[in-house]
Amino acid sequence: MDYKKLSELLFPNIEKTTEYYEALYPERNLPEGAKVTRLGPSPTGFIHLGNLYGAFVDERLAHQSEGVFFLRIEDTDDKRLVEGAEEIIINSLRFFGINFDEGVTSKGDIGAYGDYTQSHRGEIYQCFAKKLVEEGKAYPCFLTEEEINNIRNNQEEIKANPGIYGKWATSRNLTMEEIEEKLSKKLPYVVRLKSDGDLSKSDENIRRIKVKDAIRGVLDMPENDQDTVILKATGIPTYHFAHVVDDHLMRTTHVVRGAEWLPSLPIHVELFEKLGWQPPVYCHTAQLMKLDEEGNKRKLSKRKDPELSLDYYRNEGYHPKAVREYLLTILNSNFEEWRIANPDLDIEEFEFTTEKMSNSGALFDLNKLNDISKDVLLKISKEELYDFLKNWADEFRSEDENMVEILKDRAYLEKILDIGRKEAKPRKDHIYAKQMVENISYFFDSMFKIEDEMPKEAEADVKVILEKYLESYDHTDDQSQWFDKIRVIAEELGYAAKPKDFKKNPDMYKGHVGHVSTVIRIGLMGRQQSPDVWEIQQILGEAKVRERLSNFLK
RNA sequence: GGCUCUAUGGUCAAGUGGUUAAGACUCCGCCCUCUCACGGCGGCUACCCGGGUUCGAAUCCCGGUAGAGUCACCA
Repeated sequence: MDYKKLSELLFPNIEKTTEYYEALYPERNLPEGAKVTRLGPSPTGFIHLGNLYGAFVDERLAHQSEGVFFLRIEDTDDKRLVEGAEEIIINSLRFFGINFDEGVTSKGDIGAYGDYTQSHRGEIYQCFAKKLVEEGKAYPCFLTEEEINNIRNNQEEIKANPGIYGKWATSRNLTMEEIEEKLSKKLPYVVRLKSDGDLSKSDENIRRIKVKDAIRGVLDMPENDQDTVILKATGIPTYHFAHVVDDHLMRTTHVVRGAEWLPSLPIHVELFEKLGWQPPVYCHTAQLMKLDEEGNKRKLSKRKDPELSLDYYRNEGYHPKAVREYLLTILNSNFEEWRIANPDLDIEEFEFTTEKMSNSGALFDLNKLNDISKDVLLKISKEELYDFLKNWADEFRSEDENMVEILKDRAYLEKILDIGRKEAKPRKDHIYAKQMVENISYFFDSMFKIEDEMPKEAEADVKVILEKYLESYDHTDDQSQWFDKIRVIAEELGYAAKPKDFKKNPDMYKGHVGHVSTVIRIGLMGRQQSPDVWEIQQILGEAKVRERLSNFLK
C-alpha cells in the first residue's frame, strides 16, 4: 500500500506540513514549574457545579504557578451548538471568580496559540490526520451505520468486546483500487486510527500502559485496541483527536478533566505515541455526585439535575465567595483546617495541591454550603451586601416590585442587613439573597403581614398587653430601660418576670415575660421569631412602631 | 458482559503497621437567653465482607461484595 498516495488522495488540499504548525506554536516561554491549563467546554451554554469544580482546579493550578489558563471552545459536535453559549460560559465563570488569561473572549481570541475554537481548526486536524495516514497509522473507513450495527450484533452473539478493532476493522484491508473506487462514488467515510493494540492475548501478555495522574497516582490499564474514529465523515475531529492535537499544539502542561475520561485514556496515549509527542500531566477529578430517588449515588447529570446548574445558585442569590469556599472544602481536604487557622486570609493564599484532592465522588451537600455561606456573608460589609442584593435583584428579580421597595432606601436597608452583626458573637442570619429577602420582609409595609399565631399563654391578654406597651413606649429608652418596662407589664398582668420563675412554678403564672414580648413581636413583625425587638424598633422608627401596633389593635 | 475507578459515622473527611479512630456539617440534649439566631458544653452514629502476612492491620496481600464511570461519526 502506498500510504503517501493515499494521504494525498484523502487530503488533496492540505499543503501545510506538521512542522509548520510545530514552529508556529513553539514551546511556551514560562518560568520553571509554570502550569498551562485549559477549560474546554462544549458550547451548550449549560454549566453546572461540576464544571465549576474542574475550572477551579485549572484556575488554581495555573495562577498559583505563574502559568496560563485559557479557554478553548470544543464545538466539534455540530448537533449541540447553542447560540451565544460562549458568552454565558465566560460570564458565569467570571461571576464565580474564574478568569482566563488566554483563549476565546467576547471580543475575539487572545493569545498566540489560537485559533481557540475547534471548529475553526479544521485544517490543523486534517494536517495531522494526513500525517498519520501517510505513515500508515490511520486509514479511511467506509463502514455504514448498518454495517457497524451488524458487527456489534455479531460481537454480542459470540461475546466479543464491541467495537471496530482487529479483524472487525475490515476497512483496514481495502486495496488502493477499492478505496479509489469508493472515493469516486463519493461514499462517506471516516478516518480511523489503526491501532497496534491487541487485547485478544492472554491477560498476562496484554501490554499495559502506565500513566502518571497528578490526583490518582500511577494509572495502570490495558492498552487501546480500538480503531477509534479521529475524523468524522464531515472532516471534523472527534474529541479524542482534537484533545491530543490541541493540547500538544497549545502546549498544555496539565489536563484537568472528569474521571469519566479515564476509560478513553488509552486511546489518547496511543494517539500521543503515534504522533510522537509527550502527553501532558493528567488530573482526573472525582465527579460530583448526588443522591437519586432510589438513594443511590449518581454522577451529576446536566439533563436530570437542573438544580445543580450554576444558574440555580445565582438565581437563589448565593454569593460567589461562598460557592468558591464550599468548592474548595470538597476539593482539598485540608482546606477547612486551613480556614479555621486563617479565618481572615484570602482564598488565594491557600496553597492548593492536586495531591490533597479526593479521588472518590463527593456528594453535594447543601447544608454545608449554607453553613459556609453564613460565615462568608458575615465578613462582607453592609455596603457590599447592599450592592450584592441590588445586582442580584437587577438580574433575577427585575419584575419584582417588592425588591424596588427593599432597595429604595439604601441607608435603611444597610441598617437592617447589619442587625446583630457587630457583637462579639455576631448573628449569622444571611445565607443567600432569596433567603435574606424573606428574612427581612417585615421591615417593608408591602410585605409585612401577620404570619404567626399569638402564643396561647398570652392569647387572652393581647389587647391589654399592646395597649399598655404603647402607653409606656418611649422611643428614647435604651435597651435595658425598654425591657424593664416589659417586665413591669408582664408582672402587672400575672406573668413571671423571668422565664425561670415560670418554669419552677408554672401554676403561679399565666406565662412569662417571653410570652409577653412575643405578643409585641407579632404585633410589630408578624412573627414569633426575630432578632432583638429594641434594635428593630430603632430601625423602624417611632412612627412606624406606633402605627403597626395601633393597626393591630383596630 | 469487558475494562476502569472507589469503599472510614447521615454527609464531607483525617489517617500510610501500634491512635481512647481527629475535625467540619447535619441531627438530638443541655447551658446562655424575652423569641430566633450566635456561642459554649455534651451525645448518637463509622473502618464493606472473608481469608491471609504480622507480636500487632482501617492501614499491606489475595478473593469476594457494593456503588460509580465507560464501552458513539457526544463531549
